[in-house]
Parts: sequence; structure tokens; C-alpha cells
Amino acid sequence: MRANIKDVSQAAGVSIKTVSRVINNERYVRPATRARVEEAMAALGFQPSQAARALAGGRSFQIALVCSNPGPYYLHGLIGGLRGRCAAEGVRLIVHAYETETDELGADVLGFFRQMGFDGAILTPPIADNEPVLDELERAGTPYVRISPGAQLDRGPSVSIDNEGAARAMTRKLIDLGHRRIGFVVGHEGFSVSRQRLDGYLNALRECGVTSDGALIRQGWFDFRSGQAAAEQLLALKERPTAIFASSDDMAAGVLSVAHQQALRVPRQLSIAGFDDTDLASLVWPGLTTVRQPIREMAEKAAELLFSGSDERVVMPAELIERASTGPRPA
Amino acid sequence: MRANIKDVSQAAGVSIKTVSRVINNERYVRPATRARVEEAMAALGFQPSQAARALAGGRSFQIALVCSNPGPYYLHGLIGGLRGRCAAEGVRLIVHAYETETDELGADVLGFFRQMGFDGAILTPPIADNEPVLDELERAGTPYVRISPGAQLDRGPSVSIDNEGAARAMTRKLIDLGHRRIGFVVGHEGFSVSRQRLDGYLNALRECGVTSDGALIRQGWFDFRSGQAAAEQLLALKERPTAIFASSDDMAAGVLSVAHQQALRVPRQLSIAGFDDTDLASLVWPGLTTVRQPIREMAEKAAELLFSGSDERVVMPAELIERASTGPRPA
DNA sequence: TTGAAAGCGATACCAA
DNA sequence: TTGGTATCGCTTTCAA
Repeated sequence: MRANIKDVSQAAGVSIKTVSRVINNERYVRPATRARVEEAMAALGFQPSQAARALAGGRSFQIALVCSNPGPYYLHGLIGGLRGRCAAEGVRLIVHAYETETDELGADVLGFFRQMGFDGAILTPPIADNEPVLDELERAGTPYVRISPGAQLDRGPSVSIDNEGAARAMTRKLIDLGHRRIGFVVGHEGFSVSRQRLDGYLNALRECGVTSDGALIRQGWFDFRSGQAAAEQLLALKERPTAIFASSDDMAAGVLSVAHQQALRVPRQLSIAGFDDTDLASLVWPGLTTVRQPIREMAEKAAELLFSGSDERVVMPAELIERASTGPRPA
Repeated sequence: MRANIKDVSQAAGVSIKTVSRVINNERYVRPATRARVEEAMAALGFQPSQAARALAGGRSFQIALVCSNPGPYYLHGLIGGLRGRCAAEGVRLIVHAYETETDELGADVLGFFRQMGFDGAILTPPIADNEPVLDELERAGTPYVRISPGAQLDRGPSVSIDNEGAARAMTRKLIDLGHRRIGFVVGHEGFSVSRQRLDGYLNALRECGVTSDGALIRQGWFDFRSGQAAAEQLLALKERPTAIFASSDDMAAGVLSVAHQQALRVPRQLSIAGFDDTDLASLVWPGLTTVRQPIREMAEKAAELLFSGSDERVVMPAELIERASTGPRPA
């Protein structure tokens, strides 16, 4: 049987409260006593029960990461960014990935949060904008940090990039390169960043006096396949775009794959731009520019806000990354 | 304050034991009684405390996924495959991603497992081969399922693919295409699958009477950069390989990116092969063949084994995926 | 089919 | 600096 706190207290000849003090690194324990207790703990291979600590202490030593249908790089960046701080704080990371499609209202997530007091939560779109979920969290007194919120903006701490601004800058860059027909692949409808990025694109066109053409705007779903589908449609237009801006990395990769296929016949005529949670996609097409969304750094920052109890709203810089200075220009 | 089981029992006019029976869906509760209790639970917004259930019941309602430096697709596949079953079983998924490099012995993981009884664990390489960790798990009576184990093979349930066989088949395919100088990028040294895949490559060469050349074999670390580095070295050889087989998807993508760069000068002379946790990389190079490791399906299977208590050792089929039937042949 | 009461293993207030 | 003891909210015998 596993040793418990009582066994340790007896072995060390102290009360359980003193053992508890040692476990929690509290003050008011004489060094000699502490040493004796630690010795006993080691000898018995004692590890405190998380369940008991959670019940008695009202802390679960767990935080939740909630995200919907995350792409591989996004998920990887989030977990990579959270990992270190969680370990340092002695806290477990519960990953709750759920289907947006089958649970539009977030009922699943609501149930998830009602079930037990987490010590904190990291929320990503679109659940980050879900009012009932935020209400529930606040009611339960669970601190949370939102990543890229798009609604309820005056509510609690968050980390984001300036999506509209980044998309605008990217579009302007394409315009500066001489492009006038720029295809745009919109992200998933349920995510507010999709709208923000589209707005950036439209605003840049308007500001630069470029007429926008609805035929150049295609709905995507943040995934590879929808990027492919959009690219196929765009490249089949009578008046082809000379550049395509896909508003996520998976979609950009989809566009890229189509471009590669078509490049067998029409090589490298196309500028491609994308939002990017990594730098993988940015290396396989000469005329590629991406807005790097520093998702890992955003997650790190989110962890920092969560554990420090800050309620800052942090906007991180998004970097425009050009792989080839010799990107193609339209004929 | 949150309602607890006692509040419910009073509201429903029954004992807490009866409420407990309802919570746990036990038999021997009269339908009418059950209905009354459920009504009271709903009225009070009652949700049982996980901590209390865990403490009293000896179950944590949590399983752990332990993996080291997982690549984006691998991680995504694992979580995607585990998600559904966990939700169905009412169990949380704790993701413990750790650094292989800073913790060669798995001490971190050992501490992790000692801390609390999980209801189960999914282990990936290289920790899946760590004897002390397996010992600890068995001592604590925590069921586990290993993915792609490479040691302690007669121990507990597992899910894998035939890595040696798949690598051999792939190599033979390249040989059949006429390739004689086939570069190979080895995976991370700490992972037994790396050795298995290398063996498959070497065995195929031997069986087909192709002389193996040490200069064509490069050490990689399963990541993009090491794939690039290896490709650069291989393509700088006096006697260039006509094909490169990278034994992971991230490395294959790295090889690909270098090939694309060089293709500006020497277009599409190279066959590329890779192991693949997705199908993304397989779409951007005409002469690409991959062994698809069905990691998501493997994770699903692992969850099934874990929750059913089976101790099967499942070997899943790995598929050879050719994107372009017109893959290049050496001159 | 239901209930009373004894834990589970920590935390935390209040004394000493 | 330490210790006694109530307490957290549920599960689980054992009776009834």
C-alpha cells in the first residue's frame, strides 16, 4: 500500500500538520524538523495524493486547455508554450479538444467546466468568445486567459496579435509588389479572427484604391483541403489571380500543393501569402510570404498571465516573413 | 456556494447514498426515486466533485498521454485519436509532453506517475521502453498501453506498425524504380523505431544485392532542420543519391524544402520517400512516396485497448502512398 | 431498494 | 514552531 501523510508523520515523529507544512513548503518549520520529515518521505517513497490535496485544499493542480478542431501546428504551439510553465508550477495540463461542428453552443465545454474546479483555463477561439462559458468560469472563480478573443473584449486577460493589421500589411505588400488581382481564402466562419483577417484584406484594397472582386474571395475552413479547393477554384477563373492570400497555414499549404501541381505546367507564376503558426510551409515555394502568428510565444505569455493573476490584454507583434526576396511579380 | 451531494439528498428527500447511486448509474434505484434525484440535481445545478470522487473512489477519471518532443502531426494525431473515446468514457486527458534531451532517464516522467493514480496511461517512444516507468506503473496498478514499443516487447498491450517491414518495402520500391544510390536519413537515436527503420533499409539493400554506402546514411533527429541538413549534405556528395528516404515526415519535409530550393537549378531529379504521420508533405513533390503511419488510428486503438482492459499487441498496417505515378527515375 | 456511518488523505483554523 | 481536530464531498461496506 502507498504511504500516506500519517505514515510519514509517525516515521518522522511529528504531526501530520507538520508534514503538510513540509509538503507545501511553508514557513515555520525548523530546518532539523524539515530534514527529518523529508527523510521519512524519501524512505517511504511518499507522494501526496492529488485527489486529497484537491479536496481539502480547494485546488486541483490542474489547468485546462480548451480548443476546437485545432490544426497540428496550432495545437503543437499551444502545448509547447504551456508545457514549461505548467511543469514549473507543478500543475497538470488537461487538453480538451472538441468538435466545433457538433457542438456549436459549447454545451460540451460548459459541462466540462462545471464538473470541477480547475485552477485555471486557457481558451482559444471560438470558445474564447462564448459568453456562457466565460460566465460559468467567473461564477466558479476560475481564472482564465483567452487567446485571440473576438468578442467580450473588455473581459479578462487575453493574448492576441493584431489580425486586421497584419492582414492589411500583408495585402499592401502584395499590392506594392504590383499585384492587383489577389485571391483571398477566408478562415472558418465560426472564428472571429477570420473576419478580422478578411477585414484587413478588404481595408488594404480600399485604401490602395484596388477594386475588390467577390470572385476572388473564397470561404475556407482553416484546413488543408479547403485551401486546396479554394486554390483550384481561384486558378480556374478566367481572370486568374496573380497572388493568393490564405488566412491560415494549413490553407496556405493547400494552396501551395495545388500551385505545385499546376506549376508542372505553369511554373511559379503565383505569389502565395498565408498566416502561419510555424515556419514549415514557408520554405517550399519561392514567392511565399507569411504572417507568422507566434502561437507558441502567445501560449507562453498566456501561461504567464494565468499564473501571475494579471489581467492584462497583451497584443503581440506578428512578423511578416519573406522567404525569397525574389518573389514573382505579375506579368 | 456549489451544491454538494448532501444538498441534493435533502432536496430529493433521500439519503446521499442514493444520490451516489444515481450519479454512478448503479442498479437498485427505483425509477421514481431516480427521477426525483435527477430533478433535484438539475434544480441545484449539481455537479459531483471530481476530487472527492477520486479520493473516495480510488479512481481519478483521468488518463495520461506521455510523449517526448512530439512533432506537430504526431501530437495532433495522438490527441485526435484519443479524444473521442476519452469523452465517451467521461475521462480527462492529461498531456505530459517533456524534453527527452534534458531528461534522458525519464526521472521526470517517473515523478509524474508516482504522484497520483491515473486510471491509465498511453506511452509513446522513447518512454514507452523505459523499464522503471513500466515498473512503477505496474506497481501502482495503473493500466497502460504502449505505442510503438521497441523493448520489453512481451510486456503489456501495445499498438505499432511493422517499421522494419515498411522501411524495407519502401526501399525495395525505390530499388525497383531503378535507384541504386539511395540516401537514408536516420531518426532520433533514442527511439527504437529509428533503428527498426534503418534495419529495414539495410535489409532491403542487402536482399537486392545493392551495396550500401555509409556516406549515404545520415543521422537526423526527427525534425525539419535535421532533414534539411541531411539533404544538403547528401546533395553535396560527389556521387549524389538519386533518391532520399527520410524516416519521418518532418525530416522528409526538410529534405523536400532543400530539394525545392535546388530544383530551381536542377529541377525534380530526385525521388523522395518518407514516413508520414499525415498526408500533408506528400502533396508537394512529384516523385514522393511515403509510408503512412496511421498515428491517429493507432491512438484510437490504444484507447480501445486501455479502456477494454485488453492486453493485445496490435500491429496495424502501414500503407505505401504514392502521389505521382510518374515519379522520376534515375538517369 | 434504501440508509447510516466509517473512511479516503490531505488542508487549515485555532491553540499551545 | 508545532499539534489536535474539524472538514472537504464523495464511495463503500453493512444493515435494514
